[in-house]
Amino acid sequence: MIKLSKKVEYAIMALQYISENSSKTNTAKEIAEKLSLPYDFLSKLLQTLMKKGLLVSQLGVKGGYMLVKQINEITVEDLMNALDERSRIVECADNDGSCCSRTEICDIRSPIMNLQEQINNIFKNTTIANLKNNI
Amino acid sequence: MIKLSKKVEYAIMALQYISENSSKTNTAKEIAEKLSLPYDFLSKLLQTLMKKGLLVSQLGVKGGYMLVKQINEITVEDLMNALDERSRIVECADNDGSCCSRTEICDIRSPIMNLQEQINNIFKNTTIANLKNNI
DNA sequence: CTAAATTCGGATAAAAATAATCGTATTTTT
DNA sequence: AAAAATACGATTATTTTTATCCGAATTTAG
Repeated sequence: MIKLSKKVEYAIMALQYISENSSKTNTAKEIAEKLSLPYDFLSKLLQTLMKKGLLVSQLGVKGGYMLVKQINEITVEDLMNALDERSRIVECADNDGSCCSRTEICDIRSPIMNLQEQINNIFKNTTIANLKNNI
Repeated sequence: MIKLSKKVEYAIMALQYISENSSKTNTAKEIAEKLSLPYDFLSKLLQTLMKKGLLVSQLGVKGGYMLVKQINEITVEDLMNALDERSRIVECADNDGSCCSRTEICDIRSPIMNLQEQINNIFKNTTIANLKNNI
């Protein structure tokens, strides 16, 4: 329930991989194989990141993906926004609060929103580069 | 994906309600009606909280639930532990890391665990009493 | 003693979200 | 022209979350 989706998890790994091999284009196939990730799923996900402007792609043979920004300029929040559309701890967190039948009696909305912000801050302040082991 | 479950959400409301009516036992029925929550679901949830020691129950007519601790002594983390069993942002967060086939090549476990702890801290430092509107 | 109001417990079902797969089209290089 | 890629849409499968149902046990009140 407080959990990173596989999309985000795979995307973190993929971006790190691409970053380590930034001198060339990286194919979905190669990334999937090297990281043992499901190809089709990863492939979709990379396309999404491309559409959202985090990656550029090259079509055809010799095609693949490359980074647009450095991974220390991409935050986990960026990824979640690009991939997940919603990272709201309660449904009413992304609207005016009139989403549920309990609006009138809801006693917790505003403090929950505060909690939301604290969590957002964590993801906003963590870059993909931060998420590497320093072995 | 980064979302409080309905269990936790309802539990927060229910505990606050019980706290406001702490002079008497509160039935699941009453709480469900007053807060517009689904009875059966809430009922189960209260039983769980009882088993986990956050509430005491009284059987039979005139039965119901009462708080064991004040709501400023119960954290969101307590609730999540009691209700959800898992609040790990990745699967391997609650074991030795040997859960997936990528263990050998996993380059992100330790920093992800750090992220985990930051999130845990938020829930650890937020009590049910904190989550009330100051209207 | 009986009826009613309640918690308790197990089982199951329904719905939603997440993850994965498939098929085909398009682009580019050789 | 063939091969190696990405692009895109549709669909399926799996898992998790949410909700419901039923019958049993307990306690109070009449």
